[in-house]
Amino acid sequence: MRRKPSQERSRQVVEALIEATAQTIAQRGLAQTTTNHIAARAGVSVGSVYQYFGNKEELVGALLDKLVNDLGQAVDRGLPLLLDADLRTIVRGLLQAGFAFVGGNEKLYLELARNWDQLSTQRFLRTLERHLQEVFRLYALRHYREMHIDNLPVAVFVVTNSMVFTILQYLSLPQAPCTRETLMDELTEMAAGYLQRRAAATG
Amino acid sequence: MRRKPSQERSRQVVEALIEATAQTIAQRGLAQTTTNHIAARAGVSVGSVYQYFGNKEELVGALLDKLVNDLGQAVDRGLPLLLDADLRTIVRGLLQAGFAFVGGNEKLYLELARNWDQLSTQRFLRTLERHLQEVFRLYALRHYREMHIDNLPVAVFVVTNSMVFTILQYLSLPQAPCTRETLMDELTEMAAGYLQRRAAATG
DNA sequence: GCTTATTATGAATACTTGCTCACGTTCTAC
DNA sequence: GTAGAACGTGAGCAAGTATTCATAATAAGC
Repeated sequence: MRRKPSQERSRQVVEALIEATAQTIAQRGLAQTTTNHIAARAGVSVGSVYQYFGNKEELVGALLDKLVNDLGQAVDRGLPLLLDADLRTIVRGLLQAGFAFVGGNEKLYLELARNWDQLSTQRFLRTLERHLQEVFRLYALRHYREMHIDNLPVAVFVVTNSMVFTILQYLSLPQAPCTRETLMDELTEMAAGYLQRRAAATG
Repeated sequence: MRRKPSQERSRQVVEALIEATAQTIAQRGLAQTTTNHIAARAGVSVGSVYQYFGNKEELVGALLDKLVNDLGQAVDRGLPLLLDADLRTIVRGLLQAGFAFVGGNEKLYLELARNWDQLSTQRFLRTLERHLQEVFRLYALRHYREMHIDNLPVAVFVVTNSMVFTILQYLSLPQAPCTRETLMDELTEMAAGYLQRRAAATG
């Protein structure tokens, strides 16, 4: 951030810019999102963008920061409710929560996912992986005193990426090959079965 | 293709352009690949690009066509060798084949994957899914007379996307969280376990 | 009210890139 | 050999876009 806003009005401009970035990306796609579009939608002039952000990338980065933060909060809120259940229920619950999280801004997330190679998007996945590792570590501790999933980071890496990208593919398909429920059933079957066996094999 | 090449030299130009497209994308990334770069690398002038391709997209499309074709051939060649084995071996073999296929042009495939939303890239996945559906249909027929995997298209959709994108993520990670062998072990465990169970449940 | 710091403006700049077209070259058919 | 078709060239055009900067408006401090 190039200049730190000190007055209230400028703080509102910064907020409006980030919000406008989200809306513009959702509506026009990242590639078609120009600084002029963002400024127009935020109701300010282009110059103001460069008062607070060194360049377009920093602006998108700020949006990403906000979303990563939202994600962390969402996981932390839903987490305690799940830990008493069995693995299948947990996985199902996480998938449900995932759909719910994306639900409000489907277009935005889809569009960001289309650019998953840009470094900032990766923070999203890493954050998710960290949180899920914690979930399964707690699960293992709570359910079987001595159980642990061997090489948990790798297991979580595999499951997380499989779930996330399969869902994204599903969402971007022009016509769905199955209902959302069916997809979640199948993903639950695959992920829970895998984790269960991975735990049983070593615990 | 705007003009159909009738002489040998023009056919060579078309081939050189497609090859140059692949190399340029691998080296500079799709976004940074310009028609001028491609023409320069192919040793012709920009104008020649537009003799044979209506626009940049058509040129990339032609490259995709070639790669989809390669993929189909690779699967068909490796297929007969696998069908006698058990599910785990088949899945492991397919993963191995997948890595081998990508192996030569890792950068190119990674870069194309980074743009998986563009329609042409999707043909890749659909083709792969079609072939894999065939594999598992044959497997079911051969091993258990009456076995079938319920809702095979969805199962294959889930497995294919999970494998492909997890591998791509793995390949684009700055530092790998595990060896390639470990990753394949885990993916095999997840996919084969899932398919086995799905078959057992209905067969 | 006056001064200074902060914030807002948007036309102009600088740069990139897909694509064209008028012209030159090579091939083919007769 | 020569006419006409196919092919190749590359400077330049058109369109778009990130970024700057001189200027103006607004707020804060006194």
